[in-house]
Amino acid sequence: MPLEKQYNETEVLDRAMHAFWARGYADTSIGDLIKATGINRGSLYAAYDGKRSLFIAALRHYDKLHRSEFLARIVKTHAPEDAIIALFDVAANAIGKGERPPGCLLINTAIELSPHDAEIAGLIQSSIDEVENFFCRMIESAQSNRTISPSTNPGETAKALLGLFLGLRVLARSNAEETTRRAIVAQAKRMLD
Amino acid sequence: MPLEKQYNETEVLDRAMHAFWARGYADTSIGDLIKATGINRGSLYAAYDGKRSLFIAALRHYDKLHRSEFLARIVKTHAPEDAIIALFDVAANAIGKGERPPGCLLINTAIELSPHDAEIAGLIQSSIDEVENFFCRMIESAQSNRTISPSTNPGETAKALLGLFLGLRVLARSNAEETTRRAIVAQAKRMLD
DNA sequence: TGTCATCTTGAACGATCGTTCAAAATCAAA
DNA sequence: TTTGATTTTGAACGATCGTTCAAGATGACA
Repeated sequence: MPLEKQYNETEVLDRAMHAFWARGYADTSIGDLIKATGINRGSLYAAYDGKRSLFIAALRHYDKLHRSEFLARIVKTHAPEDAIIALFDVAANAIGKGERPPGCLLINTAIELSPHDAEIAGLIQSSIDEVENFFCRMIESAQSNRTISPSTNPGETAKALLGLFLGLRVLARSNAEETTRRAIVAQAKRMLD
Repeated sequence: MPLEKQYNETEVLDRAMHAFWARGYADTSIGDLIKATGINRGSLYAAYDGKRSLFIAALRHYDKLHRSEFLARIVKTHAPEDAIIALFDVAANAIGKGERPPGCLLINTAIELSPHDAEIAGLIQSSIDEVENFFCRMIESAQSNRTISPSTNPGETAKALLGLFLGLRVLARSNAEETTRRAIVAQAKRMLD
C-alpha cells in the first residue's frame, strides 16, 4: 500500500501559486519554491515534473480559484447589472495586501510568457475569453431585466470592458494612485448605463 | 588621447532594448545581450555597470524613442481630437511584426519589476503619468477647438483612457484577436465624442 | 617611432540555476 | 515481525548565471 504523502497537495499548489504570482516565472527559482511550499526538492520533482509543470499546475489552480470560482460566486451574489462592477471593484483593490501579491497571475503571465510559450498562451487566452464571456452574459441578462439600455451592443461592450479591466490590473500591480483606479471603475459604470 | 569605441553606443542600446522588450529582464541573460549587441563581455561591463544598469539605460532609451518622441510626433502631425486615436491605433497594431517585439517595454516592466524595484517603478510611473497627461492635454485642446464635448471631464477621461490603453497593450502582447483590439479602439473613440 | 591611456578580448570566478538519483525513512499489508 | 511499495531526504551533477580582470590590441600624440 502506498505511503501517505506528508504534505497537503492543494496547500503546496497554493503556496507555489503565490510565489509565482509575486515574482513571475523566470525570477522564481526552485529554491524559492522549496522554501515557499516547505516540501523537499525530490518530493517536488516526484509530484510534478519540474518547474514548468509546477507552474502550469499553479496557473490552473489560480484560474480555478481566482477566476472560475470567483466569477461563479459573483454571479450568485449579485444582480447582473452589479456583477461586472463588483469584479472591477475587487481588481481596483488588488494592490497587494497581506499575503496576496498585487495584480493578477494570469495577466502577469500573459505578458511574461504568452509571446514565447504557445501552450501557456492558450491557457491564458481561454481564461481571458471566459472573462469576456462573463461580461457579455451579464450585459445580456441585465438587458433582459431592463437594467441596462438595450442600445448597447453586448459583444462590443464586453470587449471594451475587458480592455479596461486588464488596464486596471496593470495599474493595480504597479501601485498606481487610487484616484486613477477609481476613475477606471467609474468608466466601467458609465459603460453600463 | 582616448581610443575611439568600435561600436555605436545608441545602436548597442537599441539592440539591448529589443532583447529586454522581447524576453523581459529576468529571462534575458548577459550572454543574450552580448549576442544581441555584438559587443564584447568586458566592453559591456566597461560601458555600463552590469545587467541592471544596462536595463535602466535601455528602458530610458525606450522611453525616449517610443514614448516621449513618439508622443511629440503625434502631437505635431494630428489635430488634438485625432491624436489620441492615432496612439491607440499604433498600440492596437503593435503585435510584434519584424524586429519589433509585441506590446510595450514600459508596461511589461511595470508588471515584472514595479512591485520589487522602487527605482524602476518610479521611472515607469512617471512615463505612464506623462501618457495620462498627454490624454488630458489633447482633450482640453480639443475642447478649446469645440471638437470634443465640453461636458467630458478631461482628467477623469484621461485616466479612463489610460486604463483602456494599458489593457490594449496587454492584449496586443498576448496576441489577442484583432476584433478585440479594434473594439477597444472603438471604445476610445466613443469616449471622445 | 615610441609612448600611453583607452578599449577589446576571452579566460576564469564563485554562485546559483534546474534536475537527477541513490539511500534512508515510512507504514499498510501479509 | 517481515515485506515491499512509496515518499522523503539531501548530496551531487553539469549548465548557466552575472561579474571580474589581466593581457593584448589600438591609434592619437609627442
